[in-house]
Amino acid sequence: MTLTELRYIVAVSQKNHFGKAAQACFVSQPTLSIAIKKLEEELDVRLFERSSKNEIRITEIGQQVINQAYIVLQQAQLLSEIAQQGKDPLSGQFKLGVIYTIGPYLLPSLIPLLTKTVPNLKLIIEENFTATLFQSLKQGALDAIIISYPFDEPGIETAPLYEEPFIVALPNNHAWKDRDAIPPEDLASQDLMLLGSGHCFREQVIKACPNCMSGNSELTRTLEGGSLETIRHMVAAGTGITVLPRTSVMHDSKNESMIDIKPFKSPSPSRTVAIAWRKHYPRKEAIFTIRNTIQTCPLNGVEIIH
Amino acid sequence: MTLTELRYIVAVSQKNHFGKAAQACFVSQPTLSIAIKKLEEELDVRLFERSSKNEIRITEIGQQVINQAYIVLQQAQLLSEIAQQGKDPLSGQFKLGVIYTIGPYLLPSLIPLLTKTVPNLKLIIEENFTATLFQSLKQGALDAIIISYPFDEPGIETAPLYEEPFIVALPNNHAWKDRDAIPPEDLASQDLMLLGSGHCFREQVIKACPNCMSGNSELTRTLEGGSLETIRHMVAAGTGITVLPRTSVMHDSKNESMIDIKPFKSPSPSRTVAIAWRKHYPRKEAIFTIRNTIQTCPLNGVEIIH
DNA sequence: ATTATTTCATAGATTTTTCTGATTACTAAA
DNA sequence: TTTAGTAATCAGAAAAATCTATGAAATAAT
Repeated sequence: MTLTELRYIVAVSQKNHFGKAAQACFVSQPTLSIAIKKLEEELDVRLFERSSKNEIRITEIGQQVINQAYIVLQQAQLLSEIAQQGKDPLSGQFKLGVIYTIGPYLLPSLIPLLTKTVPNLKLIIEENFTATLFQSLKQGALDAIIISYPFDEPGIETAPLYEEPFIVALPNNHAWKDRDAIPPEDLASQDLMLLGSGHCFREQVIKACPNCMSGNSELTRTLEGGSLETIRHMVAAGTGITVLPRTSVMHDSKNESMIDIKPFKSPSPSRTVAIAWRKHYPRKEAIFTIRNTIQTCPLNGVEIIH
Repeated sequence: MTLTELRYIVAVSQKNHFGKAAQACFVSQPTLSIAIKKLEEELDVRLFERSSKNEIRITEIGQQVINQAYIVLQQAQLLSEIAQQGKDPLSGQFKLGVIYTIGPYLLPSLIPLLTKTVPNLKLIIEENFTATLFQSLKQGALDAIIISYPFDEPGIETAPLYEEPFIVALPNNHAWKDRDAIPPEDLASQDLMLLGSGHCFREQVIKACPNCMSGNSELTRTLEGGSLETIRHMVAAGTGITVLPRTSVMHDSKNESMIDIKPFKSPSPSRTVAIAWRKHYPRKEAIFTIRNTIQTCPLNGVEIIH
């Protein structure tokens, strides 16, 4: 059975004439005759009662088969339409993963922008650790993830988004309150609070600030289940200082008066925020659109990487 | 788009593996790969995300297309099943036409027999004149008709059923009540009542009985809209005599005491009752089954023609 | 009766499609 | 780096679909 054959019998049922049906199907009459004969043989059923001169007659069973052929062709047509409709890579669901130390600061400005520029893209967001996001990405549960370099995995491609400097957050009564810029190595003398070990930001800070974890017991300074917001509140409470990514701090934050923000001494330690996707992911256009949109987000003090 | 291609993408979605899917479809891997590629090009949509080594991933739009492919294939399967189910020529509707002078006497015994021997055949009966039945048969509104010879039309085939003698019906106080057999030519002297001109039986009687219409005005003896039953009642009332086909009279009719039945003198005039169908009608088996069944009906005084 | 016409079936040639086996390109793992 | 596994590609063979031309059957016209 072939869709073509079904088209032929439907045409004959409409035209009541083999020749005209063949014309309507843009084939020669023998082609159509043979195709129908083949279908009749396959089904072992006579669909048409041929009588030369006079018009074709459809058998009772033939009518039933033709009715069903209509349904099959209709559903096939629907398949084409579904494909056509979903062809736009900027439509349908898009599952985006973002690491914990980026999501809360990027997404509030990104999501409204995306819903404006690509309204057909139904964004689904997941926040998690880099490792978890990567697994989901690899398995296809996510379409793209926003993470921080270094990130080099087989089968995964990445593109940088922006370079984000780190800053130091101090209680506003801290001894450094009048300093302009902090050299990273000075942190070694301080009570530095950091996120738990699942967060890549923790490792990046440790790498950037020599011996910063050398003073007190590491456990007391690590907030295993916490978030940057928790740490920020603890800084405000005077428990210690911390290092934050630049985008986590509003530029003109007057309401954060309990905390002083100090830049690192140049060259400031920083992280490269990037977007990653599977090498063979078919909707690359969606990725690039999201990347461009992110790069137009109003983010504080970051350097866009084109 | 091809049903085969749809089968291929469904197989790949089930096996998550081109090679295994190809095996399941009993084709080589390149065959399947190329077919899917062709479909993807036709739909202009990427259905699968290929990454060698690791498993195949179905794109979002691909999943929608595959779901629809399931539906198309299911409906195609249903088409096969419909054809399979309706394959039996002894099932489905069968529209049988019968002329007025046969139907009332044949059908009461035929229909129960047919429902017993071919229970799947849904019989639909129409009684009418020969000319009307023939038109319906030619147009396909009827599958077969039961008529009386002569009947020779292009594109129509016939088979005789039985030879039915004519008989004379007299009021039981008629002068001929003690005669054994009536020569046809004797009817010329009588008040003979006949059916209207649409009935072939009328012409057959006129042809068989020379000058039978010569006596009174023809109009007075012709019952234009009537039936054999009407005439029979008029015979009983003494209005005149008539000629009837043998099967219209019960063999042992004691309740017809108002009427005497006399055979014609041998060779009795008679009519050949036959069944007719379109030459190219595809369910000939049904025709022959009906013919055989008719020939086993308990009909009075007819001679079966094999 | 004969001829012409209409209509579907058939035959042979041709083109197109499909299929296969071998090979290649690519990836990931050992 | 090598090895193994996977899908894509290629070339040639097989199968199919299609076309043109012709044939057969049944009317309709002459």
